[in-house]
Amino acid sequence: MGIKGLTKLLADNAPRGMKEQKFESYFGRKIAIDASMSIYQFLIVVGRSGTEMLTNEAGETTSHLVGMFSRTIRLLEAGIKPVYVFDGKPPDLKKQELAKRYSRREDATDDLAKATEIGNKEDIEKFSKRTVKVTPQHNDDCKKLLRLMGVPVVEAPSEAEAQCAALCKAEKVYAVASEDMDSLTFGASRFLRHLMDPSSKKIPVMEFDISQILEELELSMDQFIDLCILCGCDYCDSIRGIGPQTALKLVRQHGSMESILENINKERYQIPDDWPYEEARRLFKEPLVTDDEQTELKWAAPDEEGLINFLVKENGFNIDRVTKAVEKIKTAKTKSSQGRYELLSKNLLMVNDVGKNCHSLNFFKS
DNA sequence: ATTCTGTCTCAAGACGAA
DNA sequence: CCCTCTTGAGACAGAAT
DNA sequence: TTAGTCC
Repeated sequence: MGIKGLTKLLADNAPRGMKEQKFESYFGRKIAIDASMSIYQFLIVVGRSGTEMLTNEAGETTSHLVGMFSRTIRLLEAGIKPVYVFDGKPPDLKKQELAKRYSRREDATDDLAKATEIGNKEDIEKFSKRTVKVTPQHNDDCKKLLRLMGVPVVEAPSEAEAQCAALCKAEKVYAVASEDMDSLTFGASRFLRHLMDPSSKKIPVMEFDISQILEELELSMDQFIDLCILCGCDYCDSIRGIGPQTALKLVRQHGSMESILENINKERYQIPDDWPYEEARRLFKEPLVTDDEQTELKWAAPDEEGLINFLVKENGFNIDRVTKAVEKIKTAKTKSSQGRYELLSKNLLMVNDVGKNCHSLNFFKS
């Protein structure tokens, strides 16, 4: 669920922290992506009609592979270096939320059974989408595919979004691309939305800059985290009667959650019993992530033979499509290995934020 | 009369031929 | 032992100020 | 731009 209403709150109160960018301006950039979210979308939409999906000869779903394969090629061709981050075990505080989602899926499964019995096509379509879930098998398939393509895979110990943000903070990647606003709360310095939306949709990439946002809101990062908890996050309930607007007002007025809790009218606002805001805060501020300085992210050459084995022989892909794709990856790789620096100095690449970032020593690194 | 919250519903890819 | 893992936006009703 | 296919 991310943070409720945060996009609108930022659009209204910190517009300078968000700016539109062209897809092309991310040439040569390393970008961290939450894999589960992508896989989920592919399972819902790729090749689905009714309960039918794309499958291999054994009848196993391949929608996630088809989607992941073509999307990753698209990114590589644009000179973007993607890092896919996979979820580990969710934190205990999220269990409640996950239980709700589980029961919602159960409901949808029942609804689907009824619709199938009656034969209502629209309902079958609708409910079957709601029963979709990402399994460990889907994740393993995609990890294998990405490694064969030469794209780095990171396995997060816990939340993928938190791991993405950590990579960004450590300047191992330039930005986190996601549709989930949690990324900002986890402290990603740069956060991109709509990176994957095709240009035909005419939606520009929206880049969020956390330091700019904090400056404009006149909040510290700790205060921003308290703000997000008040708005409503996955880790604990929000307080009835407090939404984004009042949350911002309260944080600005009192400065911290402790002070807010001391000062607000407890008659009007009922604080839940044993409200675990401190633990939620800790999960955002110090999430469980791996931070091995040694491991360098590497974009290797694709393993053509391995890809043909996996995609064509095991999963029924068209062989021409795969061999053509391998060529695309190779040429994209030589082009982008030339790097951002050469292209910038030859004026082959136009970006509008050069001046702002040039002072950073790590400008060309990520 | 607004402003705000809570709840419910929907929609979510990508390629290439025509 | 079970099972484990995505979400934002918009419309609308109704409460609070 | 749009309807069909990808497996």
